[in-house]
Amino acid sequence: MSVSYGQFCPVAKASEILAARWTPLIVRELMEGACSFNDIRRGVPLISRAVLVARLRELQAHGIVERRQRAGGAGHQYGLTPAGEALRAVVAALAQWGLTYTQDRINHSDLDPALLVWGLRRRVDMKALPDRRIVVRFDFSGVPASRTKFRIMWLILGRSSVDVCMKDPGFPVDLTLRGNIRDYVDVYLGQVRWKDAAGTALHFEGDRQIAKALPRWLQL
Amino acid sequence: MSVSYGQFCPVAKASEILAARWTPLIVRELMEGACSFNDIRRGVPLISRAVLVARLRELQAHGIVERRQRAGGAGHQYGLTPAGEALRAVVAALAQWGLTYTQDRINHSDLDPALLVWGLRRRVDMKALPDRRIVVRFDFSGVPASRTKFRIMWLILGRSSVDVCMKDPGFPVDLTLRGNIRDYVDVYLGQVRWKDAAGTALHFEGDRQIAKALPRWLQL
DNA sequence: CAGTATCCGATGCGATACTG
DNA sequence: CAGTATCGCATCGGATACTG
Repeated sequence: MSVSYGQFCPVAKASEILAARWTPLIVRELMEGACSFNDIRRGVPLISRAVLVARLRELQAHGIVERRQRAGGAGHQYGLTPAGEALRAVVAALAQWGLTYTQDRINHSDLDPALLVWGLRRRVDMKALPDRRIVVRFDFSGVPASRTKFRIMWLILGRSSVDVCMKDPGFPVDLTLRGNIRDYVDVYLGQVRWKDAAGTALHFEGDRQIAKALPRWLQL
Repeated sequence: MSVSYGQFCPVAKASEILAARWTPLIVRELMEGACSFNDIRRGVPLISRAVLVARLRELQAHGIVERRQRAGGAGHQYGLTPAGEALRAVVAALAQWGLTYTQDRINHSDLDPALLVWGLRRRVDMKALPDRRIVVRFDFSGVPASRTKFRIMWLILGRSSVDVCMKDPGFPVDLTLRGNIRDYVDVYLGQVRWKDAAGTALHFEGDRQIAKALPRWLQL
């Protein structure tokens, strides 16, 4: 990268940094709480290691990201500087626009179940959860071929933590959700109401009480 | 271009379109009122024709820009669709952030006098102008070598129109402004107040009444 | 885990020339 | 004026392998 537009205009100067492949997604991940190298990669799975390193260095050089030695000795910790935090307004504007105008441009290959379930995980309202562990199993159809290994996933809602599993964690499943991933994405993005899709596009098997409570827990 | 991040996230989908080299600047120009191919090039002088065509086609394909046959027969007219207009929020956020956090990253080579004077032109408050034509001549120092042909420029403030000239228009000059272009840019961007720089960094020769009224006319 | 190093292919893009 | 066409280089970035 390291592009110059030869303009003093603030839009141009900001774009020199931000209008680069992958960069907005990395910033988004840091805003969503990712703080390690692999946290970021989890949220941006298709980026290569080398490019992620390069982008993080650029963002550091521009005073948006800072890297600290992690206390435990191993690895580093990434975080946003005040200038990076100030980008929330930009990312929010981008998200708002994207939500309104890019819905019909979601390709089949964009429907990554892992990103969906990790997104759901972020939304969990811990305070709304009951006092016992709840295990939700997702079984998606319509998953792109490159992501079939995430066709089935588990969301473990615990009192102290919420975990996502790609392999059967062994706990008894309270509720299994089935349906086309596109329909789940539509609900996740707020384009379709949970109650309008539940029972038709989205199918549940298991505890009906939990099925009823789920949209509250996931703040859908 | 035509990149996919493989994510349904609205930030990702918006970035697929907007986080491309030159694209935010083209959108900015359209927002600032540019409507012909060369209007846009004037505001983004370093872009090549071929790339500008390519970007405009991409923006059309994404429903942000529309191209119409111009009435007069010759050429086309570019404009923003409603989806393009909705990008004002994104560009404004970018500008606001850039103004706050990229000031110290303005390079010498970013100080293009033509962009500065065209920017001033846009700001002119036509209603505040007096009833006669005013000719202001700019004579900048510190201009990057590649832009020396714009070292001296004229701004013609007329009742019905405001024009920028690169060559002496022949009219008698009411006021000549001299000084380092960087200082003028600082005032233009609002980082330094006109009244704090006037007389020190910025020098005036000519009608003192006009010098006094100028910041009002240019809304500085 | 969190990178680094190397390679090579794709393509983005600038330069130049041409056109209705 | 508003592009189109072609070319060739530079660099971006993906794949793979290696490392403390």
